Amino acid sequence: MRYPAAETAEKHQKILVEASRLFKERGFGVSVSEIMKSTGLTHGPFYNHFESKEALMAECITHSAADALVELDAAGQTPEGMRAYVRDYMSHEHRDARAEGCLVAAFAGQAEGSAGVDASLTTYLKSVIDRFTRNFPWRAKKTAQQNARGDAIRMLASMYGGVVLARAVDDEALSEEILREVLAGLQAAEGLRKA
Amino acid sequence: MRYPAAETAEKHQKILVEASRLFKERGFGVSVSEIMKSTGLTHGPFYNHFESKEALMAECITHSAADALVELDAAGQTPEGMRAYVRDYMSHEHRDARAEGCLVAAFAGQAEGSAGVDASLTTYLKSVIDRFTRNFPWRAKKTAQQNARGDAIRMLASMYGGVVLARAVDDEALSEEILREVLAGLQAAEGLRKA
DNA sequence: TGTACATCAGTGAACGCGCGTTCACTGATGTAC
DNA sequence: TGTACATCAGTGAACGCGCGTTCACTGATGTAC
Repeated sequence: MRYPAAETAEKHQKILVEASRLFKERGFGVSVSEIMKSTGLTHGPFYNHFESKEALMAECITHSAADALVELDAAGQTPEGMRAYVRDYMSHEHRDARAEGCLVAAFAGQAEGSAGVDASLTTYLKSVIDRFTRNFPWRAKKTAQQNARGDAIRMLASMYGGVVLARAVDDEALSEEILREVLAGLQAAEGLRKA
Repeated sequence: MRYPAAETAEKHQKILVEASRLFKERGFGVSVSEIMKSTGLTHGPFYNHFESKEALMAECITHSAADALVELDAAGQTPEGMRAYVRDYMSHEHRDARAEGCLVAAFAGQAEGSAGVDASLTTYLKSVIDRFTRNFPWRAKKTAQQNARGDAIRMLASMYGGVVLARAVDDEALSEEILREVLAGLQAAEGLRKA
């Protein structure tokens, strides 16, 4: 049957939100049926909203990226905001909350080869590098500005690497140690630049 | 028909080698049939050698880990060996050679939840952390020894994170930049400790 | 040393299953007059 | 304002496909005597 136009747009959004959660939590292997089930619909109308599963994957990344950048920009308003952002990123809460967590940590190394997914992820990563380059506290220092972008890339590589290792590891003590040591390194790096 | 005993053992090894290559290159989604085809056999006898696909996955990690540790131990003989190891790790050759590359970069963030895989990966990572803690050049310095293990974890997180980001990214210039900046950071860290 | 037989890795058809995707159909909504 | 009809998102059965896994069968090898 026909449905009010407003509801249709809402459904599209709902599929996107649920798919993003499930993909981040369990990878792109999650089936279209399961995604649709979690929106309360049957799997048929999926193709009224998206051209294919792969198209949904790419759109999920764009969608998650938009949300994530809003959050990062809010944090970027103050030095303390950025420090908190990094601290939260390296927390075990973030490690355990895959579904609501970082999309790079969730998707990088998963679906390479799918052009749309790669492109969306790259665009997002560029934005994040840009924000880190501009907003990080130590940037106030003249000497640090010279390679602020290199510093940003290094920070992001270790943050991302740290969380993925902490998630992959089967040993709670080691997992916590990885998060703790990587965070300590990030904080020490800031201290170095300040000094 | 029956086959010579020596051949049987060889086949087991061959499956392991081919599966490791394919899994590292394209992920655990590669089918049992394709693995067996690349050993020159049909898919049937797979179950003469392995209990299940999941068992093969875990054994592949153990197998790759053994090879990788031999290589790392050889590099660990001299400071220059370790420096070369890190340089090679951050090279675009390593970025592009997934099939022969680092198993952590290939498997972490892929198959969590499978107990055998997680455990094998954790064991390997612990060994690598151990080698880095013991063998890295700056360890000669007294002050550095205090947190050699923390330094090792930080290095590994950024090496691993850097390579996976460089692989995920859809933009050659950015990919090279990530490898270059992370490597520069690793080399600078060593310089700092030396000074 | 020669013969008879048990072994068991490899063969390839077959299994049930869940996947992504399609489609004829439904029926309340929105539109034309 | 009331009536007639076209629209189109949702339904749910069905599609072909490839997956992991099983199994009756084959036949050269290894073993017992």
